[in-house]
Amino acid sequence: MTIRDIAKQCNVSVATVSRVLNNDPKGVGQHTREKVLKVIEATNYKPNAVARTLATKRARTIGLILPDVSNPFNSMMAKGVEEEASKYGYNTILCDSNNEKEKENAYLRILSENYVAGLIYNNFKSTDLSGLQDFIGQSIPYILIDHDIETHEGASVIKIDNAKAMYDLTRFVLSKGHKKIAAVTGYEDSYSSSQRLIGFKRAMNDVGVDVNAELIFTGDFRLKTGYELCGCILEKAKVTAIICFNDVMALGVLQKLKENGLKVPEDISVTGFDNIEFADFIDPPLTTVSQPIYDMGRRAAYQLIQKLEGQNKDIYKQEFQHQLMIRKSVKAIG
Amino acid sequence: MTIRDIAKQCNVSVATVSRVLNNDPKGVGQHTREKVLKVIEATNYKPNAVARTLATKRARTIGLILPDVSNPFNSMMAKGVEEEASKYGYNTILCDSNNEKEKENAYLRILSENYVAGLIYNNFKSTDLSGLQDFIGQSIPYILIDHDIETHEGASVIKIDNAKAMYDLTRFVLSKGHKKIAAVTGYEDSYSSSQRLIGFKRAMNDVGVDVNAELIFTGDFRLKTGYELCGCILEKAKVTAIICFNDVMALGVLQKLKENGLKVPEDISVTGFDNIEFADFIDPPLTTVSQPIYDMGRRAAYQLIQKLEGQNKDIYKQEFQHQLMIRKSVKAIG
DNA sequence: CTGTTAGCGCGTTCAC
DNA sequence: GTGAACGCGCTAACAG
Repeated sequence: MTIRDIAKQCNVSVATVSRVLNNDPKGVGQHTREKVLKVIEATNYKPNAVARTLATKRARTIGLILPDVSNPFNSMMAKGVEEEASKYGYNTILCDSNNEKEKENAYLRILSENYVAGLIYNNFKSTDLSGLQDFIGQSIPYILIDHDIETHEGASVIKIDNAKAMYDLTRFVLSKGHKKIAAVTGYEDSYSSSQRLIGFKRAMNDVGVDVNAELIFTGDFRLKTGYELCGCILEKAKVTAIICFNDVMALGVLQKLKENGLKVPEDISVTGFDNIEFADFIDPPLTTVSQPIYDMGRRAAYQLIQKLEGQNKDIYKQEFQHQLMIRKSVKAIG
Repeated sequence: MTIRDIAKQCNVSVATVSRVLNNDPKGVGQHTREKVLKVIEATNYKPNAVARTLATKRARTIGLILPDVSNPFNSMMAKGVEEEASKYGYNTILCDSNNEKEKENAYLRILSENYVAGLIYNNFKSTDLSGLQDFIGQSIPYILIDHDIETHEGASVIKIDNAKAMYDLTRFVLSKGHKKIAAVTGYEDSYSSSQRLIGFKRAMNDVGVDVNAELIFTGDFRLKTGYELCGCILEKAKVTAIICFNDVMALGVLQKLKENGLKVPEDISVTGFDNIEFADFIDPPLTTVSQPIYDMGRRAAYQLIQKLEGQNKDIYKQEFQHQLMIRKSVKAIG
């Protein structure tokens, strides 16, 4: 069943069918339109997506690049993007870069070859967006998650105020009397991580606690690394609190602590970041910062589609609100 | 940069270029082939995926249908599929059916329209595969996750022995002296859930404990439902253990229990199923059954690609091994 | 308002 | 061994 079959059945040309298919307002008479529509309905005809893509050089597909779907933060975001996109008839092709620049670039290329309409991009390793140049060149709209608004002036960005969020969290920990605090960060060149680090330091400074560079451990947002870094921390210094730059690493830290017979928060306090769905269920319930990640995903998709469909091509920048989630992993001390 | 450009630069026809591109063994001279290859290399030319798909009616893409990516069981599986597929140059398009038959069918159609090469399919609602008929009709290979090997004779299936796994788990709980046990299942017409139910009942029977139909609560594998059903359980009967048919529902149960001031496992024992990454971190560490889900995802992708690329088109059935994970959510009683 | 026709980029007969 | 030409299904000028 092709456009030609429909045309034949209606005694019109393929062009006409194409016009009603694409809701071309001008150029189709009321009567003809209805006739064609009826046949389309009756035959349950659907235009071939691939042929259409080849002709228009634009697919009804948006690409979603993520560093790791198995991280709940990411999968929840994927869910948001997918749900919103499908509402508007867009498919989303999920690309798990596994946090590797090469794989990411490979995907970028594939997406571009497949004429994706737009891109939603997130990584947690780098602020370097050189891989996106092709996209920028082809003027394919894209939206960045958790990237620097200032640096990427021309880009649309969705994020929270990471620095402020970590500032709030750190102040909370500080307010509980902690002074010897270790930080387990993400990649050094990750935007969100570096922002969180800024917030962390600022909070320390504001209450007059020295930040000891030795107590800042560079991680990568992965569970296993939280586990390993916690080992380093325990060897290196006696801290009363460990601030992890995401929940998943906090889980790793918790595990190591447990193995070493340390109790949280009695012996040591721990915090996370993201407020993944499970943060409230772990032992102890994790004090963390909530990001409205599902909504951010939906919004990203929505805004991208707005750009695609016309009206508002403006650059879109939005900072969502974070929220401090105080649970039981931090204890007040001396 | 198209195939025509390459042809021009090589002073050959597009047909020849096409042949070397597709590794057509016959019909290209050694010398010509090398010449073409060199130019392809030099220009970094990549054939257009969309045009190729239109011409061959087959895309280098596999579809992955999942009921809910935000469920760690699913996202881990997605990760496995994606990683394996990308090794072989296949993209995977992720389709979150949100557990809705309509959305699933819509996706199936989209995939088919986009000429996906193959499909990996999972749901947790139904054993009804009617939506796949089109695929079967088009003889697009597909692999089922967690479906009935006997019923779907002609289909390739990857799963664990759900009945046996739940049997083992239930026997363990029984061995701890529990007799009044509630079950929180998945959808009634879910294959994996019904299998687990069989295993559950068999274990009860084998040790001579009556299974009380009133104590079997039909759920849907979602956290919230675990939470709600736990409320029903507490109202209805005094049980000493709750066996949940997946980890996520166990989390919901745990939350409700906590809210009601009940301690696990002191006041009541709870088990899960799947052994999601977080099962070991929650409070208390969850006794559950481990499925090698990441490997299952990889294997599914691998086998699908085998079918696609030729050699072995046989039906593939594999049962992976499960493993009982005894942690701390079950207490020995009286 | 409607139809004709030329691509989109590649694969694939069928001649040479 | 190699090339010319047509077709995949649709869109987009350009005519009429």
